[in-house]
Amino acid sequence: MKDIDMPESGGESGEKMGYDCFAVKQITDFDPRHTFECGQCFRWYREEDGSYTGTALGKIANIRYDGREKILFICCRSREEVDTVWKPYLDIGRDYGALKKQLTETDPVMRKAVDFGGGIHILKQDLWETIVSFLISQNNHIPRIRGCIEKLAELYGRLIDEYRGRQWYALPEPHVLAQLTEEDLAPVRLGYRAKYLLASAKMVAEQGLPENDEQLQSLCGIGPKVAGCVRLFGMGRYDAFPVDVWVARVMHRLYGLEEKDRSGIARFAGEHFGELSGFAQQYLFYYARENVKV
DNA sequence: CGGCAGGCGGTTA
DNA sequence: TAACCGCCTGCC
Repeated sequence: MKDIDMPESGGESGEKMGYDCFAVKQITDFDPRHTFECGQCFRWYREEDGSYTGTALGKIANIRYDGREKILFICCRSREEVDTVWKPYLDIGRDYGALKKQLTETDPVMRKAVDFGGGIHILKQDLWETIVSFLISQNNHIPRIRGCIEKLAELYGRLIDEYRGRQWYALPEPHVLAQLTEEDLAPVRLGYRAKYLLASAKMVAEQGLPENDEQLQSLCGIGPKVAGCVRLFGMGRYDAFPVDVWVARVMHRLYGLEEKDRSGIARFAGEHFGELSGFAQQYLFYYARENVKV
C-alpha cells in the first residue's frame, strides 16, 4: 500500500503503468539540492518547488524531501522501483549521521564543510554512465557537460519514457557508441573528447567494463582524476579521493597543502580520511564550489 | 581578442 | 617522473 497516492494527470489509456508518488519515511541527513548539485551527477534538474527530476539506471523520477516531516517523496513507476532502484541509488541505507560524526569530530575544516553540505549522499551510479559522464567532464564547464550528455542520449540513446511532457533518453551502450564515427558525434560538440569517447567505447565493447583503477586508466581519455570519480561514483569505492582544481584549491586554502601536487593531496587524504575519503571529498568539493572565496 | 574551465595524452629532459 | 604544451568548445 502506498503512503501517498498522487496519480499523474493525463493517465493515458491505462495500457502503460503511470507514475505515482511514494513516501519514504524517517529520512535524515539528506538534501536533494546538496546531493544533486555537488557535482557527482549531470542529469538531474531542479524544479520550481525544489524537487529534482532526472534519470539514472534507465529509469526516471522526481524526488523531493520534506525536512520537517523527514519524508522523502519519490515519484516513479512503482513502489517496487522505489525499493529496488531509487533507495539503493540514493544510498538511503547508509548511516550518514555516524559517518559525518567520525569525519568532523577532530577536524574543524570538515566541520565547516559538513555544516554547509551535510545533506550530500553519494549516489550509486551506473558504471558506464559515470565513465561517459566524467570522460566528457574533463577541462569543461558543468552546463556544457550537461548539454553534451543530453545531446548524446537524445541522438544515440534508447528512449526510456515520456515524463512530465519531456522525452527522456538513456545514455548509449558501449557497443552502440563503438560503431559511431567522430562525424556522427559532431552535433554533440564534444571537441577532442569525441575521439577519447569512441576509443574507450570500443575498448569496453571488446573487453568488458573496467574493474579497477589500472583498467580504468588504460581507457583513452581517463586519467587519475576521472578514474577517481568513476571509482567513487560508479564502483562504490568510497576510499577514492579525486583531486580536481576545486579540491586542490580547497586543500591548499584549508589544509595548507601544495596546490600543484595532486598526488600529494590524494596521499594526505588517504592518511587523514581513510575509508571515508570519498565522502570527505564530496563535502569539501561542494563547500569549495559554492563558496568560491574559501 | 586572450584567458580559461571539474584533464588528458604526448613529448621532452 | 616531472614539467610542459596543445586541445574542441563556449563564455567572459
